[in-house]
Amino acid sequence: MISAMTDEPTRRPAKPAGRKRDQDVTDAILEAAADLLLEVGFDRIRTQDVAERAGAGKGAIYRRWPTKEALLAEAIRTMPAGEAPVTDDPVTDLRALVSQRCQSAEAKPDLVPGLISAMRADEGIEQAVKEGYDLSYVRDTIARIIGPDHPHLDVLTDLTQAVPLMRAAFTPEELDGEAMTEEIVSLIASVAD
Amino acid sequence: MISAMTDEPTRRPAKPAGRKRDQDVTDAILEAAADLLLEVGFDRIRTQDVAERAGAGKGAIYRRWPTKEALLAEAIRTMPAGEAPVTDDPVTDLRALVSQRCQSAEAKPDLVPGLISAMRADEGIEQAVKEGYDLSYVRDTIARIIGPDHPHLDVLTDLTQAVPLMRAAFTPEELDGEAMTEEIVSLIASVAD
DNA sequence: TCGTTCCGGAACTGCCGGGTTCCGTCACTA
DNA sequence: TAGTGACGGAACCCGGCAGTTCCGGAACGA
Repeated sequence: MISAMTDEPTRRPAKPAGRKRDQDVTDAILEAAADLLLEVGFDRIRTQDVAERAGAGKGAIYRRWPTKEALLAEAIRTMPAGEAPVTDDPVTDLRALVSQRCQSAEAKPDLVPGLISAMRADEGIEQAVKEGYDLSYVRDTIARIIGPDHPHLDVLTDLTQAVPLMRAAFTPEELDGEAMTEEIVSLIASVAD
Repeated sequence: MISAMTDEPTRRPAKPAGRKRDQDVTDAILEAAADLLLEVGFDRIRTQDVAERAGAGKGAIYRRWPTKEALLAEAIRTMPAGEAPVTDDPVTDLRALVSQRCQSAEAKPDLVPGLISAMRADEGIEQAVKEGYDLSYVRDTIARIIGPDHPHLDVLTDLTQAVPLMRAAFTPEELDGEAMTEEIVSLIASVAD
């Protein structure tokens, strides 16, 4: 008897008794967290605010994630990446990609700086952020313009993200997403010559 | 009598009695704050740690600055900017400037991300950081290479700071200050053609 | 129907860290 | 030499917030 009781818990394939987790609640919490991430930035999010915006209790949060950081890491992962447009003209594709980034930096300047700051403190956040920041498609698009072996491919790829981020942080008042997009695309196109 | 007593405090030109503020203590506190800013970043600094490293008490800090943020703002301002080298060859000057930035990003990756995050929360910090981030000399140097009216002058100026910052944040393990410097300088030089 | 687990909400615990106060001592002025 | 303020150091106060617990109620399985 005793051995049977102590063996059982090791494999627990099917014993869910009681009310089930409500997926709608899970989704609402993740969405609320993602919204607040965009609105107030990482370092000003409080679990109480996430719960209230989701119409949930803090208990519902901590029943699903062990810590605030774990919740936010998953929220970051669920945040949709931009569309990856494909046309015949790589410059058109690049303009769309850069424009996405510039508009985002203009509209939500608090997001990325907070994430960068947070990823230094929490490993899970770091991993989640890095997953979301895949520049390989940008790189491929630029490669189609300037050639895959061009010596400046790496710098040009990185600056499409770095310059909007930097300007949003230091000169947010004179930020013009449209003009910045043209500046960057024009530079890359000119390198191709 | 009463009016005389109440008038006096309005102008207090010379009535310092008692022990004087020790400038060495002031300097030690600012230096300790700047050191910790470089070592642990803005958001992990505690006033207690600043006091201990300076060999001072917290009282000495709050006798001089009203808040932690005020202290750190002044500490940021006292942090020395890089040298501005001037030779006959603008490319040499640019290489020195970019190298400074790249080495800094490599050695102290926690500084700038923390500052960017902090300047969104505190006005004094924002002002102090912006004062320290004057890119006009970089811009002038690049202008000597590509011409003062070149349409890509602004982007190129900004990327000298933005790319090192970005790479330090996202790919710190594969950061090579020397190589990054050459990448950036080479790109700018190639635009001049 | 009964026991279990969920739900939202509110109250509660515990810790961390900014800022203050107090102490015995030291430096300076009158 | 008396009074005042700075000094380092330690104790202290207190507000904020992560995480927990408890409540009455609702949704499940047996």
